[in-house]
Amino acid sequence: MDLSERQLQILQAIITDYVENAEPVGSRSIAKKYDLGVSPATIRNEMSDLEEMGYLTHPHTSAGRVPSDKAYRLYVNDLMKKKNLSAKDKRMINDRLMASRDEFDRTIRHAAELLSEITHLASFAMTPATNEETISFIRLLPVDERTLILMIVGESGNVTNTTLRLNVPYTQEALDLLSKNMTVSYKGRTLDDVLKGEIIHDVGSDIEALSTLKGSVMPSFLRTLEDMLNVNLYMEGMTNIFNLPEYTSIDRARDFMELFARKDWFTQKMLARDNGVVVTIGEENDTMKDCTLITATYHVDGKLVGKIGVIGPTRMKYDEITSIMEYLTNNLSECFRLPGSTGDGNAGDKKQK
Amino acid sequence: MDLSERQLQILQAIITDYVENAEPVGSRSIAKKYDLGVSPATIRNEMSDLEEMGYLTHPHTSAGRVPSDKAYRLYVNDLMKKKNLSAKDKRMINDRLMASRDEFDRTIRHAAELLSEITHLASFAMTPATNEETISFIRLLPVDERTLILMIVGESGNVTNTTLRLNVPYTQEALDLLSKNMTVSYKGRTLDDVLKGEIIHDVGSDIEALSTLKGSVMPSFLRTLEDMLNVNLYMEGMTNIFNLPEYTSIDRARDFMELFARKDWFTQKMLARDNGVVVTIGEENDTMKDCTLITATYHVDGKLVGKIGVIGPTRMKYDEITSIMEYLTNNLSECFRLPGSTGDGNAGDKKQK
DNA sequence: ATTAGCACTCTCGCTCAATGAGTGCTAACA
DNA sequence: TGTTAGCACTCATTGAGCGAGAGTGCTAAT
Repeated sequence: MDLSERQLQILQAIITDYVENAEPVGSRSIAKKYDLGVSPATIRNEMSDLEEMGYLTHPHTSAGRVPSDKAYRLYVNDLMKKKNLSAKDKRMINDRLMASRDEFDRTIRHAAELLSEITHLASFAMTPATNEETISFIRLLPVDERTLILMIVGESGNVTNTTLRLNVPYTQEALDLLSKNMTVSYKGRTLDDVLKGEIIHDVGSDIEALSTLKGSVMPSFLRTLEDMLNVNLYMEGMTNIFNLPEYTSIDRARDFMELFARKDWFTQKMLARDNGVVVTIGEENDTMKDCTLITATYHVDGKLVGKIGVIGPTRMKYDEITSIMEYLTNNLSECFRLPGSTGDGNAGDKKQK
Repeated sequence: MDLSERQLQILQAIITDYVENAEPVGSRSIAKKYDLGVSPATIRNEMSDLEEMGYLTHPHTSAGRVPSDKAYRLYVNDLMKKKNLSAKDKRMINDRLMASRDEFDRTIRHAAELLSEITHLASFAMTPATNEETISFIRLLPVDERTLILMIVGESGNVTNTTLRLNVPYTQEALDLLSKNMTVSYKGRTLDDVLKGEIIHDVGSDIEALSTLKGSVMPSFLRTLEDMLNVNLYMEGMTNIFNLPEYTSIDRARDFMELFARKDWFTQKMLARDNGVVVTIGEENDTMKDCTLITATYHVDGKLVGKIGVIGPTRMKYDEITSIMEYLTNNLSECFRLPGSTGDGNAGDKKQK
């Protein structure tokens, strides 16, 4: 059963008002602020119907109405219009992303910062999942007679390295040979494939020295691959939520913060979400049933997919925030497009001791 | 003017009790719980004197006494005794650190985790500052005709790399030559020296190809060096403080969390602290005047110095916590001692896209 | 010097009533 | 038949008032 035009208007007014003021909204204030040409009494009747249909709730008998998750869902699907970003916000996004465009991880972190600054909510940004990343080459470099660096380079410029210390000295010859053999074996394979062991790990061991070296290197190789699969997660603006009326209770604030303390768990959750702009409201989330989560995806090199997101109470400016995220992810994807004449694909930092 | 033996006993009893229960402690409960052989009235008199001397405060007329920062300082300096860790805690520390000993950054993160789990406070751990790290060699590796990897290796096994994309193709010959030249120029120099420009950047440009390549690589080289200087900061157990009575007010909790949102600022603050176990109590801190901060240092390879720390309200178990930190840093230093026959010095992860 | 006794202070939790915002219903109206 | 005015009713919130309890500070006795 569909809602009448007037009911939609009233619902929209209630949502707008509630999102703005965070207080249950009464019939009288709707009638006054938004002139719908009807009296408070009429609005009351409609509100009563809307409540019966599940779009509104009542904190207690004599309070105004509050939109339900269902109302927000309707709003997001049908009612809201795309917003244009302010020139200031656009400029801020452009400037900040450009400033660090040649350092991948930093750009991602800036994206998270921008998101929380503009929305005044908690935000995050993740580097792309690299399951589908393919290996370009593998190189072993000498440091001293027992120490060497294992370096794995992906097709999209992704680089990981580990320092290994061996029990016995190695020869330069063995090192070069193993580098070559491993590259031949694994070039073009995805990280996932290699880790799932679908490829025979026997990279050949013609000579004695090579065989022992291989034995030392392979475990680290696999562990380093795993490490390459990890996405980096940057979170920003967690403390923004303290300014919101829904988090004045210590318990709610604690619950909220604890969500983000479990970074690994959180990362997995976010990776599992669909691509594009995705909004999940309140009960639609399996955890954080009183939050809304909005995620969006950006592309690197047209292939790898990373995510950014915003988390806040269900009461949020859906129209503005989704517009911002769309703009931001478009810009990010632009930054990370490979073939462009302007430099890109350059890279974060990875250090190790 | 020194405190009498009895005053010290009473002060200690008050601190112990307050640290345990977080409530102002009265003369009667001291007399009952700790038998000092004197009546509440006597204790009251002594407490009054202690208050006059600044060791105790009074939240209001008819409440018990609360130890002041000065009291905690006296306790830390003179009164407290080293605690032995429980066998369980020791085992936990050993196991957890050993499990990841060959992955540096993960070990550091585990240290922070352990610290917050055992103390039930907020904790952090930082990778060592690398100002004094010296360069071992520099290597440029080809990816495709315009893409290359710049790799900087430090003497202590520290590795950083960046992917560069050039506007013009390069030759393998130029690449090798530049690698060699740069290594010759910078080998043995500390990162700080190179960045401060005390070394002439002219690495020679005999041939045309080399000269243009150099022009593209040098800016990234310097930026990558800067990046190598950054320490990684891992924070754990931030939400633990929500369980403490001093943070039931949203405002205090917010202030606390905001401290840690400013990671760069926080890192600088921590780097500036002295080595060894350092305790700063309440007003002794320039920010966080109602917190106590305890930091301790571990060593890598006997040279580089990293920090771990605990942050909580001034009411904390100083004796236990300092003992735990001592034990933990000793263990960490042990893990990272270079020459040991057991593998170490192995390495974190650094990825980049 | 120590202690018992006692008046005094201040917080905390409770109840109670007033306030006010907002509803739901009924009856009048167009 | 849909809309509106009017009014009784509900319920959260606020602040005042009161009693209980914990703890001190002072005085006088030991």
